[in-house]
Amino acid sequence: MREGETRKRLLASAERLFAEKGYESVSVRDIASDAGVNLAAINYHFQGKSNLYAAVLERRLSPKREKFLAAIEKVTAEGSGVPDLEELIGAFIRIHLEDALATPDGEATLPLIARELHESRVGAAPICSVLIAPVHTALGEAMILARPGLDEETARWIIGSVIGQVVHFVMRWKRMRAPAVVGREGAASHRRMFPVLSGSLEDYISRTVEHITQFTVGGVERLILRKEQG
Amino acid sequence: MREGETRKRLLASAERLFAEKGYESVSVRDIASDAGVNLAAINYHFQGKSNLYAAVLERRLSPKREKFLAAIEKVTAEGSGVPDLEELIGAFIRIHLEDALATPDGEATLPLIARELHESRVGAAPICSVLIAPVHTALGEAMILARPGLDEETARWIIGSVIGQVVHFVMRWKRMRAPAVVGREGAASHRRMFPVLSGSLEDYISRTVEHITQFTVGGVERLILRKEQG
DNA sequence: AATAGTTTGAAACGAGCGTTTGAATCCTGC
DNA sequence: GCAGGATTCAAACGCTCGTTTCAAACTATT
Repeated sequence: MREGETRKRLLASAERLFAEKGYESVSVRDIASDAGVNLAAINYHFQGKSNLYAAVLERRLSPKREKFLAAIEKVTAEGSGVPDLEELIGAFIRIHLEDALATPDGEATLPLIARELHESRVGAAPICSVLIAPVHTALGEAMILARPGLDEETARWIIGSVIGQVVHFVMRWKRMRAPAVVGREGAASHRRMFPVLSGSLEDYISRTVEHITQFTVGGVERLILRKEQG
Repeated sequence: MREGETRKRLLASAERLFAEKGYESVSVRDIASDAGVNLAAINYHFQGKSNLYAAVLERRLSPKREKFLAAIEKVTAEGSGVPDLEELIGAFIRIHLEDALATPDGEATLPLIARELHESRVGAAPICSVLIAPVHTALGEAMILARPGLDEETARWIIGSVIGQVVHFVMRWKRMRAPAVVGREGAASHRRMFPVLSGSLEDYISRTVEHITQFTVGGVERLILRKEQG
């Protein structure tokens, strides 16, 4: 096998399986057999399951952060230092959705992060310090440039609202498209309630980006208005 | 031990542990020892771990649904058939947060549901049919009564946005207050970014309800405006 | 108090887990 | 082409998992 091939295949299989089923539900045997490598390779290359998990996670954090920071800077530059709020939020949301749903390399990252922040496991700390803190700080500052009526704390609340929506709509798509372990009828009823889930991924992404963006801009405007009126 | 006592203690312990650590991370021995009952009692009373889990979940679904439906009806009745949008959304969000954070009996339910909908396990189907579908339908209809400019599909998107925010802010509090398995420094940096997390639960709930409500009303107004303008 | 039915107890079962071992194999530099 | 470190392999280790077993203890009825 080629140089580093085993390592790469382990990372890829582990990433996919961990994202689909969660850390505890995936055994090292599952990963090794999915990757087509020997069981002992995991401990040889990563010194254990938990280190493999950490490696899977950390590999994606910095690139993801750079994507966001670049986009925020770009929108700010386009507006000559005063970003357009709708474009700013739209770009942030679009990167999230495309990265989470349409980018092979990033597809597993958001589920992993969401799980990591909902349970308390190793990995939450690097996620916060490497990815969330820098990106949210930059986005908050850009939002205040776009709407000087905003203060730092309100900006953080708003970002929380955006993230919550993004995670919700990303996971909704993934759940609907996942090879259902059980409960097909749940998926069917869900599809009935949400027809766009039956369409193409591109449609879903653009409709979702549009919805969250407009919803968020509306929310921001109202929060500013209420602040100004006391 | 009193009649039905063992059963009750198992349900209570299992609910708490499953919500904290997830299904796979909790062993039947953990549950039995936490409940102070014999290991075999789980299989005697519930015929296995998975049935215990299902019982834990289903016990909470109907009461939770009734709470929501009653609140929606109450707001609608107060407005003589035309609910006030802000009150409607505020009530929906407040029930969610109080139930998830301040009600001993319901505290574990939202984490369980959130996990259930993010992974695909048994239990997603009853959650959808017993809880989500009826409540969301009723809420959507009430929202359209409050704002006739809304259509059914837009209402569903909006409800998705609300749920996403609610789950995000509930889990954020729980994560911060949880006995951290690991990564205290992650919590510390999070607290620095989000000072309200250091305050009292009551403060957090009312601030969060206020934020999500105003944010959502702003979002709804903007979506209606854009629809009317084409 | 005796009995039948229900519930609890301690111990064990087989299966699967993460990890370790040590020999076999591959690859690189001489 | 051979020596030596890097990698892969099959097998096994010790442990924990969910579940089963069956005798002991309890409860309610007669």
